[in-house]
Amino acid sequence: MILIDYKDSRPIYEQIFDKLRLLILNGALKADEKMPSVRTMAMELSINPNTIQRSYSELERQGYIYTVKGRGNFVSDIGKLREEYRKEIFNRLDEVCASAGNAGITGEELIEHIRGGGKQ
Amino acid sequence: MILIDYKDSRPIYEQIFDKLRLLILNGALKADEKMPSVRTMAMELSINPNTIQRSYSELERQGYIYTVKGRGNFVSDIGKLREEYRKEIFNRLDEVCASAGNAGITGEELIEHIRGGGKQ
DNA sequence: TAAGTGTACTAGCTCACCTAGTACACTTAA
DNA sequence: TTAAGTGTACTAGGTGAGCTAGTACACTTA
Repeated sequence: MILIDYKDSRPIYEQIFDKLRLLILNGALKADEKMPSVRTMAMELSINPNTIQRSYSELERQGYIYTVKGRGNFVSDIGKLREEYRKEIFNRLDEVCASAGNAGITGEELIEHIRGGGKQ
Repeated sequence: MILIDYKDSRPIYEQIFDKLRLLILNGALKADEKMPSVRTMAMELSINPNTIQRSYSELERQGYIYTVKGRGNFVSDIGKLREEYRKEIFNRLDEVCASAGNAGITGEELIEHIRGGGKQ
């Protein structure tokens, strides 16, 4: 379900957060579906339950999941969050455009790259 | 010349590296121009000389500047490096495209954003 | 000779990240 | 009722990155 990249400089809890968020956003995890328990996922990934807990806390804080004490964590019914994520993507795109501009790369070149061989 | 953003989670030496590299790439610092000395820049930015040294070392390692002991650091005559940087930009663009795809955003939407209000 | 330069150390501090362990309230199923 | 599984909240400690402080030395230039 999830793979940790120890060569990645980003912290583990953040990697897990990102991957779970993506699974929720693209529908692989559906609304009201039960998430793996903190302890279960910690066992599977061979890391500390506290680290998973931290990922889950952030997912809950941002509204991607909700918690029922004693039962578990469940996927939220997303809505506005999709729009939030879209904004995040476009912000990242803006940053790339800005860097490109400083390097003398035109918008048309970026567009050509997207149309051409760019991974999509 | 340079401003450190302490709200930025990225390390200081990396911020300085990025900004100096950009000044070199866009021609604000020209070939064979003398860079500020390690100690001078450390004074100006009120940080430790070792931190500047680390930025300079990385700039030299990647070929953006060259060092003459006892005299100082000087801007290299770039060439291949511009192409390297272009690749880096396009790689970042590819990552955005990949994230966009996972979120259901099409390439055309990204293009529209670049053409429209995207910062350039 | 003195000032300025890069460079290379050692030492220590702080903080983020992660692990280990314990404890407690809750829910569910046997 | 009981046992197992759940989230949650602690404390304690290890590790490493990042940064500072200080010192030292070889080099260049005025």
